[in-house]
Amino acid sequence: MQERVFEVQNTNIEKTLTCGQTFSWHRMDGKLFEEGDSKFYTFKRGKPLIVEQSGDEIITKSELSEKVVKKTIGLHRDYEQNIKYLRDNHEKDLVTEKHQDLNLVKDEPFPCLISYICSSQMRIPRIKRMFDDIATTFGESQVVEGNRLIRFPTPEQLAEASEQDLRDLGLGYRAEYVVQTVQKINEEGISLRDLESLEYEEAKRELKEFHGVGDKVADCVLLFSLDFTEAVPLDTWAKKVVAKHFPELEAGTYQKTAQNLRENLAPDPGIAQEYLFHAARNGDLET
DNA sequence: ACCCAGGATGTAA
DNA sequence: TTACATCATGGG
Repeated sequence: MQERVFEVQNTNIEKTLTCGQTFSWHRMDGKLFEEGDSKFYTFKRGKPLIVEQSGDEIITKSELSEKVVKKTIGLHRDYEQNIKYLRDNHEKDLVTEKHQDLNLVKDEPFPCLISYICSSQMRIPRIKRMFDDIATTFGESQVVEGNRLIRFPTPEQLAEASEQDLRDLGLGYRAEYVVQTVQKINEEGISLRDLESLEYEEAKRELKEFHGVGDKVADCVLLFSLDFTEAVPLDTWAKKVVAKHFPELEAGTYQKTAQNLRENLAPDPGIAQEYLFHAARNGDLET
């Protein structure tokens, strides 16, 4: 595997990968949300990607192109313009100071979709546990550098899972959503990656065709795996933040409020929403 | 026992 | 269009 070193500023890889935006990453030696190895891995296009940070250096190992590696961990984006916009237009200094080291990830669309279908009415650590259990049970693990790395199943592999299998993993009523979504992908030969070439509204409409995917889940998949930084997932935290800090953008419905945020929050509304979400969750922003 | 979680769906008004 | 009950499960 090829090793690369990237010089970065205002980037915290551990925080970026453990903050709850992605469930597709793992610590090399254990569980993501527990203290442990500072090496992280995921699989992209079937290939392992290993990432480690040492101060202002990020060391990556993979057989992927440099462009793909950078996009996967969000090194290619202009965060500064969003931070500046929040500071200048919304006076959110505290948020931008404490959370400007957060990057936006770009996950594989399929694992991302399934994880966010599982996310409804769930706490983040439990979503991660479901993700890992699905990966362990139905995916093909791979030994890399002496570590057995778990890998989320492909749509074909996950087709082996029955609704009862998934209920046994604790998915509850979401098991049916996952089974039907996997069926639809396989039967219609859908490539989720192709949604990236569509306009935001159209890509979102396509995603909502999947059972168990509504406005919020669709926006998460668009933001965290398909490069749509205009997607603004309105979850319980974001709604509280809007009510408290952006009441003038609150419009009653998801559609209208999200539209207001897209037009007024920042150049990349999805990135700004990430800052606000994590500030609120960490108690750095009143709710 | 009770409440809630990075919500979505089906049904009724 | 909008309002509301329902959907599993585990952790506080």
